[in-house]
Amino acid sequence: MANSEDEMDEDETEWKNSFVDSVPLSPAAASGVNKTSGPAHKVILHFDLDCFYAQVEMIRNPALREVPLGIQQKYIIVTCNYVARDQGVGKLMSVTDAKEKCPQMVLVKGEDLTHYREMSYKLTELLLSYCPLVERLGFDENFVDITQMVERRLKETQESNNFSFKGHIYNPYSADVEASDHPRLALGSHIAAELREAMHSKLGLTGCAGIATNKLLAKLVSGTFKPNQQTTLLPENVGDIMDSLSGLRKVPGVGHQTAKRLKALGLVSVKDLQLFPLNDLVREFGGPSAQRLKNLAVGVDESPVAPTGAPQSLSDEDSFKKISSTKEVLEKIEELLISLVERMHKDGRQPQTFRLTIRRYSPTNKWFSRESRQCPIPNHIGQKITSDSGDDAVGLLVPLAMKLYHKMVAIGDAFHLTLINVCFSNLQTRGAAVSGKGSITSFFTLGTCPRKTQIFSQQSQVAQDASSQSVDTHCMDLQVSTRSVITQHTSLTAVTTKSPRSSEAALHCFKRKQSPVVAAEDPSPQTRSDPEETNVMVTHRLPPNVDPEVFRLLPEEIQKELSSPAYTNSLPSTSASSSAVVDVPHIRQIKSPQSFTDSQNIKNIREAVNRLAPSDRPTTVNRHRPAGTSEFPGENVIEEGRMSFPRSSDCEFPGDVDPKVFSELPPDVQRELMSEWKQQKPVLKTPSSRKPERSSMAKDRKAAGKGSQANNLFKYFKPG
DNA sequence: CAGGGTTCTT
DNA sequence: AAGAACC
Repeated sequence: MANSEDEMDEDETEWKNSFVDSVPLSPAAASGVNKTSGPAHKVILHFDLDCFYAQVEMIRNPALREVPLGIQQKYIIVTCNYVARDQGVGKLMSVTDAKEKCPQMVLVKGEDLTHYREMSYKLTELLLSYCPLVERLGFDENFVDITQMVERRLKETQESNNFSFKGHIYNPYSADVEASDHPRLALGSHIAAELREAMHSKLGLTGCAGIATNKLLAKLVSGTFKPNQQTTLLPENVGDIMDSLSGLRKVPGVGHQTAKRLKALGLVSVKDLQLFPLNDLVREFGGPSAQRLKNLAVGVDESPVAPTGAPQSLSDEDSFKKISSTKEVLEKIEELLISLVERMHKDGRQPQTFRLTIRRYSPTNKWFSRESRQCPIPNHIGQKITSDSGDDAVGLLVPLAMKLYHKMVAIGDAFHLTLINVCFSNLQTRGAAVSGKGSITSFFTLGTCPRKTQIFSQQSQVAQDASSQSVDTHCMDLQVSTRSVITQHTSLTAVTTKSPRSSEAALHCFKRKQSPVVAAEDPSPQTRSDPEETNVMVTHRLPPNVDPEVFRLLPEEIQKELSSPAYTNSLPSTSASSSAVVDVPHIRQIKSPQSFTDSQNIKNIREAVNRLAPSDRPTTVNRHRPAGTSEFPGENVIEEGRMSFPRSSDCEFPGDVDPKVFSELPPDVQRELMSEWKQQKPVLKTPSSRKPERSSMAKDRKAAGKGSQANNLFKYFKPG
């Protein structure tokens, strides 16, 4: 506290601001504040959903409510419902550990975030329909600045002075808590209760809320009473809650690295930091950071609730045990790009930057640490993403990604990747004057955005739409009915939620409008159009197992082609050529441009690829072909490749490779692939031959959760 | 740190 | 482009 005074002298402006919030440790400041004009203190809400992913799955399938449920990503349980927690299962527990604790636990794959992302934005929209200042923190937390709402109610309620608190109050030992001493926080607690009630009635979600005078405090206090409750923190108890933290790491804003550096200074507890001389701290962290840290330690946080708006980047990633061949990299990148482009397309904005990130395995030292390379996205490609079905874009982005990849992993090098991430950023809204961040306003303006970028646009609409409809009406049928799962009583049953495509499900509130097929088919506009149901309806009019979502995006001729028996019968199948049934993953790649674009398009693509070529090296496919690789004059081979599938015996070039895709790759990549293929000469062609190679991934890949994207390699390896 | 995001700062 | 933070 002695410090506080000193600091105030040192930096007037900073501290003026700090005290506006009524600082606990500085009585003088606290008392002085209320005299200023305007609201003496803000009222901030922090919402934190209970076991979010698990909740979403339980909404999708209410039967899961009664069983111990875990959400599985790769080898860990990222979250679980409270039934499971009662049995000792915790967040971020390994599947093995969870199995020991609770053998009967039901697992749902949670690697595909589509449904969580959707629900997350629905909640944010709901909050936005009450108050414009909403800031997201991850998928399951929101800050809301309700100061203005409170002030308004304060005026309305002025006469009837019957203030009270809803929910808990943080300090149970505090003497007499008079609500009238804290009218704003009291009103805030009522608003919090109303919003939580709205969440529940309109979206079926439960969660906790914290009510306090700044974000730091609201967040800290929200978790005091855990499932589905709310807690208000009064100014006189700020010191208590800060002291209650078990270590500096618990202070939001102090991460691992910062905690380490603080520890190096001998600071471990919050109190240590409070008492540590600011000047010494400045030496280590620099002025602004030092001040911020000191403030946090005493519960001061003047950071505003910054409206989040539409996301600034979209990314898609996958982690795995190991990827060490260029071909696998290629396949994985494409797989990721397909879904990312789809999401980007739905967003409607045009990305200006593409980034590829990898994580390499290294036993020593940094197991964490990613490397990335980024580049601008040529305009014509960006336009494809937004205007076309997006598939053309994937074809153009794959070579782009490979080039970035080889800026990190040189051609001949051995490597061992454990993660790949693709990311679009620098998202540009068409036609709208978008100022920097926080200019969410453009998303409220209907019509400024071409597509459904307006994540937050029809806020009140959404809220009303969803109201009255018990949300669980749209729980979907899992392919494995939970009932059977339960009856079987098998230990630890993995339920993979069959998300029949519709990765577009994001923002499906807007879906109907732009989905002619669905719109025409939906008999009751009142009824929620659940993505799954929608697909079911559409599906029976399509070739077996064709993803309707994808299908309807295709040009008409292609749709016809797909529907024709000629095509259906010639489709490849993974296991055996005998199988007449077409798997979704196979169909999926049909939508890729490689299979269907006309030769004119090919020309464009080639030009595009050439244009992409950085000045440093020629990427022209037909020239500068590396020595030792077979020379197939572009057009011809490509034509040949599309019309008939060249057999491996025809040339050195593997017959099961899509020449078109191949031709779009940078020459060095081509060469490497060629050399890889040469080594496994007799292998080639039959899909089964590649099985072993991907086998390590075959089961734990996203496919289960996503219901798609396995076997993209069919694009490159066609049936013999 | 796991896993799949996301934002902000350096 | 990397690091750090958050969930």
